[in-house]
Amino acid sequence: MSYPNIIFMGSSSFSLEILKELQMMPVILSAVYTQPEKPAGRGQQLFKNPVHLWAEAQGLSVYAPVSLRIIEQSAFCCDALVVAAYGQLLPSCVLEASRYGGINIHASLLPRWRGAAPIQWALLAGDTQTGVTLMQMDQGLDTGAILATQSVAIEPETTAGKLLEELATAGRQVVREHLLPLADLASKARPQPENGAIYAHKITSQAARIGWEWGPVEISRHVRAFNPTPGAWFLLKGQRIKVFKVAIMPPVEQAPGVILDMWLTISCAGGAVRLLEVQPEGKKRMSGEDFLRGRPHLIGKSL
RNA sequence: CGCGGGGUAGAGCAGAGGUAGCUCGUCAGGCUCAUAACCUGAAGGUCGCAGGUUCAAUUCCUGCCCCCGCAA
Repeated sequence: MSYPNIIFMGSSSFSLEILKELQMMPVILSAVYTQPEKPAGRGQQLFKNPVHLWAEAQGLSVYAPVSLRIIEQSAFCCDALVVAAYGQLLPSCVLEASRYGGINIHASLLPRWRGAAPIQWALLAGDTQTGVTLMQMDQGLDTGAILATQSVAIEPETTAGKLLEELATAGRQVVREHLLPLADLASKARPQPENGAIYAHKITSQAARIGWEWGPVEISRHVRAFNPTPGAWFLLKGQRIKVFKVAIMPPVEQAPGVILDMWLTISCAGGAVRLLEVQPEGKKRMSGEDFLRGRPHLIGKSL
């Protein structure tokens, strides 16, 4: 009786949780593939992603190729390729090199929110439930047959950061309970319904900008979807102010975008929101109240 | 050397080569039916660290530490 030979591919903190789970399972992790280190942060220093760092520390074989296409197909010979937020589409020749193909853990209940940013989009859309899907990979983007799912409720206060943690936990559970034995996967596979397929395209920091012409609920979702990164924001005198937490307030007779009181309550379409936690450029996070202490003249002004 | 902002009172911000200031908060007292109101008073700061220039540096110069935004 021998353990199945598995190659892992992943690059994010979500991926790392899955990798940690795999390491506790009766499998052989013969290689870890991840995105190459790249210049990041102040000073443009090279940074390795969390999967890279952890896998190295564990003494696993880590590869961070710019592209999988430049690698010999034989390198991917294994029993299964387990993929979680790797960051690159896998060429079909890579998928075909493993005995049971590619198994992906995706952070949504497919076919809803296929693609790069399922967590943010679930929050933006106001979904009350999301989850993780274990799926058989095919050539499309998150279009393969579903093997197992685990749902996670989205509470009214849930932020992207918190949801990511919860989904990682759910992801570990799904992998633990459904990945093995590999030989049984084929019988579990059920094709995704085409009905309800939506793509969750990448989020840019531009998209994280708040519009005061939106309703309070919409603004609240927006802030939670981009907390902690990249951070919802608005412009004040040319300076970017990030917003990490808001509370919905009763409607007021005011045009949208006016600072109403000393607690940084701002009018918006059909209501108002109080900015409970903000961060100006070059400053630490602070309460809306603290923010206004140094700028009392702003009360009553329009943004 | 990717670009940039910053470290001054509990908080947020000014400031200028020579008594360190503003708003808020805090504490004490007063007024008020009431307060996120108002009045009076008080406490609270080695101006990030180390050098240098100077009669004099928190301010100018240099180095360092720390925090943060963009971009990727």
